[in-house]
Amino acid sequence: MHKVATPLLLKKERQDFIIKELNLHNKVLSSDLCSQLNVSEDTIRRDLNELAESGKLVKVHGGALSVSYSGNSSEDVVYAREQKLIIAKKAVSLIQDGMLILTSGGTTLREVIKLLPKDLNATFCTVSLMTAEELLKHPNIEVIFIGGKLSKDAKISVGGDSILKLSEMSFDLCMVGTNGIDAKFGVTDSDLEVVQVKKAMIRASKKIVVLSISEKLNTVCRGGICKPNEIDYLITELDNHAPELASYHQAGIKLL
Amino acid sequence: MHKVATPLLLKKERQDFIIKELNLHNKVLSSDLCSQLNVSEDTIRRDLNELAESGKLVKVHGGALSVSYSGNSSEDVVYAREQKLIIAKKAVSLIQDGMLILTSGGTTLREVIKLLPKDLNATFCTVSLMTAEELLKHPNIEVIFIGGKLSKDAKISVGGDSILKLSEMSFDLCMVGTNGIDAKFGVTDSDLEVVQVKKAMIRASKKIVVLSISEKLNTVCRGGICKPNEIDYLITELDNHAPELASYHQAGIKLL
DNA sequence: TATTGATTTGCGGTTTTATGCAATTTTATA
DNA sequence: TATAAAATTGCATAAAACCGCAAATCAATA
Repeated sequence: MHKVATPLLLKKERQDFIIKELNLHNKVLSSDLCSQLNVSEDTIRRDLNELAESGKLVKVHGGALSVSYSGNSSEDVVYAREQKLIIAKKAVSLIQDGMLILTSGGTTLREVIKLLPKDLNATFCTVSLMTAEELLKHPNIEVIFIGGKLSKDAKISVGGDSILKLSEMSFDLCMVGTNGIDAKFGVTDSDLEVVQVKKAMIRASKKIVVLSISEKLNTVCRGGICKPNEIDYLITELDNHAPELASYHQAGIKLL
Repeated sequence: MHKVATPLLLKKERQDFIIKELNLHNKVLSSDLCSQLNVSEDTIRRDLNELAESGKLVKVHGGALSVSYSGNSSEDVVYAREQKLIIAKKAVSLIQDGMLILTSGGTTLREVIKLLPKDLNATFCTVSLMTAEELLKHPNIEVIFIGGKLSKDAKISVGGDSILKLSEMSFDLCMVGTNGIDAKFGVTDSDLEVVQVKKAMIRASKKIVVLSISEKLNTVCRGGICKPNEIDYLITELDNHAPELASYHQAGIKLL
């Protein structure tokens, strides 16, 4: 005759909590969870099993790790590559011979660079090591790197030097990947050093193109980069009649 | 009756840490690992065994080596790696905490960066994408990239902007790899854009260290970078009494 | 409303895993 | 070849995972 106490939280809430913890710390211990959530080890274990089943985390003895973290070993796989390829194709259509284009970093931008036509004659400017390396593979593209202190995480130039340099230049087009994009708050990022640089990038460019997989739509991070009315184009993998994009269209952003 | 202390990290985290160390330094010592991770030698050894089992590293007496380093990987084979490693070891001995160091590109420099001690606190400045990426792997090193137009072949910043920027700075030490080095003509290179940048690098630095495998000794290229009397140290894989180096010694260059 | 069936949860017992320790063997090297 | 460091082996133990099962909860429906 077992007593089963009414849980304080529903299963879904518990699992959401676990995911949140994981996003925050990249790891959770079963023991911590069951004291925080006031449930038995078994329940936690079953939750972890379910979440692992659907690929939301990686289970290990004693707890779980976030998928992004656990995948540091062979990171040749790009997250959501399919979507990013669609985005890249659309982005390429905006680029024309003779343009002076400024680009940020990120794997989406890399896909864009990879898809650039071989005979394109243009000048690209970037703050990202990864983007620069990719650009150098194109024989007809002139590549300029905006120097400065390099950020360990984003692997882009940050700090005063980069911002100053950007302020002295003027670009036809600026392509930025995003961490957060929202119809009301615009483009945001959680890394404040990155925020400063991206703001400078946007100030330096005539046209702003924001690239984002739909998953990041309607997310807001701490640091504001630009308001919706500063964005000229928003490119996602979705069809531009998709309901998810309606609010952005209403905000005056062109969809592609 | 043995007590088993709760580990601070989960097994997977530990193993990820080992892999990361390996990517950075190409080798790990079991003794280092077990003090860094606060676990017994046995645990480390079992981790190494598992990782070796799945081909993530190569186990050797006393520690482990990264697969690429241990040889077989045809991926990034570095020409004359053995010699470059010897050079790198010597070069590292010149670097101290708090220094501001300027470095060129090249695979020799990459080996130097890989061998830098983990706890080194210094600021590195570079014009090379490859060097920059390697430097970013060191958490305690501040990395500054000198921006500018990127050269397709050398993958370093060239042109007026980079040279101007360099002229505004002052470094404790400059480490350059070379294409040609000769006791009479000094350092030379065949790429004239690269020559300009290297000249600027040398002007901006108090001490000049030239790294060169012995194969390149007594070769002269079209573009002169600096005269022998401007060189402070010459580092090759040879013993500094080797006859090949006599003429350099006579030219007043310190050997290492 | 009452019944029935599926879901969720906790508990006891069992199995597996992870780790440390001690004694012995192997390896590297001076 | 002598010696110290490292690897191996076997064992002990605590923690975690697993497996049924029963109680409680929830959902749908007769």
